[in-house]
Amino acid sequence: MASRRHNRYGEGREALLAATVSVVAERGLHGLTFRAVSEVAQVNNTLISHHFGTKEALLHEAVAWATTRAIRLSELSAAEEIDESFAAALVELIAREPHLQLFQYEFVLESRRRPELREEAVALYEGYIDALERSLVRKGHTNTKALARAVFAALDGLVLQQLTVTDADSVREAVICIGALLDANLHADRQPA
Amino acid sequence: MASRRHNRYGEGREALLAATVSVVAERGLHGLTFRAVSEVAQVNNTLISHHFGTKEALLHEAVAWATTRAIRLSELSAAEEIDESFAAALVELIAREPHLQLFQYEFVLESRRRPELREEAVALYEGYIDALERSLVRKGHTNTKALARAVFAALDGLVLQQLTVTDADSVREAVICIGALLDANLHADRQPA
DNA sequence: CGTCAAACTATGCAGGTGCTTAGTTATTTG
DNA sequence: CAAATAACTAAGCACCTGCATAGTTTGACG
Repeated sequence: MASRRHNRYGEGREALLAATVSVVAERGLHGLTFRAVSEVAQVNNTLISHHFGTKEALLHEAVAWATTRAIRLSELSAAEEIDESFAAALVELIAREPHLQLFQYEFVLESRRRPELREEAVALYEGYIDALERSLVRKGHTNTKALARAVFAALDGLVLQQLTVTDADSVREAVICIGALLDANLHADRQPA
Repeated sequence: MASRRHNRYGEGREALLAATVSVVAERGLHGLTFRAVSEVAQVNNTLISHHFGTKEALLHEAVAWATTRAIRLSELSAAEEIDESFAAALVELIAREPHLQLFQYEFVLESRRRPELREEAVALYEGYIDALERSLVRKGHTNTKALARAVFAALDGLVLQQLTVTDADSVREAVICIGALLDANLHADRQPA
C-alpha cells in the first residue's frame, strides 16, 4: 500500500503511527497488535515498545496524530452552505479516505472505556461542532449551539452509514436534505407562523 | 449483575448470548473472549464451542439475538412526534440501557470487515429508517426516504454522542431541535417562499 | 576519524487465546 | 426403570500476545 521497502532511519515512529490508524480502520481495535502494526510499518515490533512503551500509549499517540490530520472534515463542517456540492465533496472524501473516519469511530467508542482518551474525544467532537456553529451563526440561525450539535450528529451518522450499510448516493441525497431543512428553518424564523 | 449463582440446565445458551452483548458493550470487541463471556454467563468456556462452534458464530448469533431485542428504540423511531417528551424518553432510554446501543455500534463497524454480518446490519438500519419514514409520510412530509435517512442519522449520531462525549441535557436539546427543523420544513412546504 | 545517543533489530518468555478431546451430568423418551 | 440425547465441565494444547532483555546500526558532532 505505502512504499514497498523499509523506511529510512528516523522515520519509524511516524510509520508506526500511520500504520496504527490503518490497522485499526481495517481490522478494528481487536486487530491492533504489535505484530500487525509493525508489519504494515515495515519495522520490528519491538520498536513500538521503544517509541511508545505500551500498546495503550501507542493508541493514545495515534489518536493525537490522527486528529491533527482530520482537519479536512473540519473544514468541510465549516463550509458556508450545505448544498449539492458540499454533499458531493463529503461523500467523495469518505469514499476516498475512509481510514481516518473509521479510526475515529473506533476511538470514540474506546474513549468510553478508557478515561484517558475521553478528553481528546470530547475535544475532537466539540471542535467539529464549534466550527459548524460559527457557520450557522453567520447565516443568521438561532439556538445555534443545539442546532449545530444536531446537524453535526446527522452528518456524523450519515458518514457512519456510508462506511457500513448505505450506498454513497443515498447518503448524498440525505445530506442535501439536511441543507434543505436548514433553509426551511431560516425562512420560518423570519416569517413565524 | 444478573442472578448471582449458576443457570439452570438448558439456560446456558441464552445466558451466553446475553453475556456476549454485555461483554462487547463494556469491553469492546477486543474484550470479547471465551473466558470473559463464560465468566459473565457463569458457565464453562467450552460451552461456547458446544453451542456455537466458533467465536465468529457466537457474535453472529448474538447480533440476531440483540436486534430482535432492540425493538424499543424502533418503536421510539416510529413515534408520532419528535417533541420534548420524545427527546426525554430517548435520552433516558440510552442512559438506562446503554448496552444494546453500544453493542450495535461495535457490530455495525465490524460488519464492514465481515461480509456475513453486512446483511443483518443493513436490515437493522433500514428497519429503523423505514419505521421513521412511515411516520414522516403520515405527517405529510415530502422526499420522505432521504428525509428519514437524515433524521435517523441525526438521532443515531446523537445517541453515539450521549454514549461517549456529550451530556444527556445537550443531547436532549439537540433532539428537540430536530423536531423543530421538521416542523419548519412542513410549514415551508405548505407556504413556499 | 572516534564518541555517543538514539533508532532499530533478534531472541525469547510468561501469560492469554480459541478450540479440541474426553468425560460427566441432567432431561427426555420408551 | 433403562436407554438415548443433549447440556455441560475438566484438562490441556498449539498458537499468539505484549513486552523485556540484550545487542546492533545509524547519524550527529567534535
